[in-house]
Formats: sequence, C-alpha cells, structure tokens
Amino acid sequence: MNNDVIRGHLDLLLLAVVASGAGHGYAVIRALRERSDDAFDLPEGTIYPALHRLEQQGLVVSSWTVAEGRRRRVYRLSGVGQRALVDGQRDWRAFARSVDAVLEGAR
Amino acid sequence: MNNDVIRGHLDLLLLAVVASGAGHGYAVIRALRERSDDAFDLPEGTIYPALHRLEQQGLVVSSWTVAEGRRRRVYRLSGVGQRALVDGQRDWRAFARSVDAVLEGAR
DNA sequence: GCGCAATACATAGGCAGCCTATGCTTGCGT
DNA sequence: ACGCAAGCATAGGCTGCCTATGTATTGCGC
Repeated sequence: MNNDVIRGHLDLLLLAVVASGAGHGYAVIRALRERSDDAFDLPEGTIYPALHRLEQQGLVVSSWTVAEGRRRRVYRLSGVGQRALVDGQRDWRAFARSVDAVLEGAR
Repeated sequence: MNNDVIRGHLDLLLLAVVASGAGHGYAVIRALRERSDDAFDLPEGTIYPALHRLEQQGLVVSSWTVAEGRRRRVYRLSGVGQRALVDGQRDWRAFARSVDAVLEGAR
C-alpha cells in the first residue's frame, strides 16, 4: 500500500520511532513495519537518507557503536527534535481532521 | 500549513469534493478551503493539472458550460471515479490508523 | 472612464522527496 | 564454502505539487 501517501509524513514517523528508543537505522525500519502492522515497509534507500536529513536539520544526533560485532549508527532525539515531534503530532492531527472533514462532505 | 503533506492525498480530496457536486475548478478550490477550515488553500496551478490528471485517468468527466457570462469546465464523477473514491476513503482510514499507531508508541 | 480585484481557465518550469538499484562488510546457519 | 540476514551508504530517476505567468470577463470603487 505504500506509495507516496507517506510523502511529507515520513520525518514525523521517524522522529516518533527514534523517540521511543529504536536506535539505529535498520531497527527503525523494523519498528516502523511492526508498529504499522506491515503498512509501512520502507526500503533502506528511503530511511537512511531521511535519517541523514534529520541529522542535518539538527533534529537527531548520531553516534557510532558496535553491538554483536557489527557497527551501528545509533540515533537519538535532540531537544529541537523533541519539540519538532510534538509540533508534528499536532500538525498531523490537524491534517487528519481536515481530510476527514473534506471526505465527510462526500457521502 | 499546506506543504507537501498533501502529496498523494490530493486526488482523493478532489474526488470527494467533486462527488458532492462542486462542479468547476474554481469552485473546487473554494469548497476545499471552506470544508477544511482554511487548512487546504491550494493554488490554481495545483488544482487544474490535478483535475486534468483525474480526467485522463477516467475518474472524472468534464463538459463546458456558461454561467454568469463566464465559461466553466464542469466536472462530475464517473463510475470508475465513484469506486476510486470509496477505495480511497478506505485506504485513507488505513493510512491514518497506521500513522496513529506509530505515533502512539512515541509518548 | 479607468484601474483593480475576483472569477475562471491554462501551462511551463522548478524543486523536494521518496524509490529503485547497486555496492560494501560482517555474522550465522548448514 | 555458501547463502542469507543484518547493517550502512549513495547515485539517479520519477512523480507531483508549487511558483510564476498568461489570457479573458465581470463588477466594483472613484
């Protein structure tokens, strides 16, 4: 089902996942898939650049770690990112309400 | 607030508005703005190409009319468009539920 | 009478962002 | 040995929304 309906909402989803301690990129992909009940099964080519974008914007910070012999780039929310998450959740609710309002008129 | 969060959802919104008898393009813009309480205030350069896309896909059909001295291209849903609207509403609900599920884990 | 805003349509061009494809390394199971 | 999952990364393309611009008509204010 995932096409580009997610466009513009991905950053918020990533912030939410990182906020609850998902850590590194691959885990973010898994968490996103599991929490959405397989609705958001996003490829690495989507997630990694998105995380880099978030870091460039200062919403997340990353550091290298090694776990189970594998290097991992672990992300966590910055203060700015926390605020962005709260704002994003508010904006999402407003957006969803607006869409619902338009759709309701249809039937 | 309108950025590209609407990306991928615009077609559904247009189908919904046309379904409830909005008619021509300019009226669609107004209806969208009013029903969403000013959240969706989209420029003509967004709406007209979108309506043309929908027509090319066979979801709407158009015809020229003249009202109040002005020419108007009036749109109405096709049978395929009706089904697309129903499907789109279902998909939207699933999408919104998925986003909510991911966001809930965050707090 | 004139200018300006709103109504109404249309299209070209730009840009952002998600996806596809590809490549690399390491660890584990068989 | 071999394959596959885990893990990271980037280049390139495509799609679709927005900006800017153009046309024409009606109606209002001055």
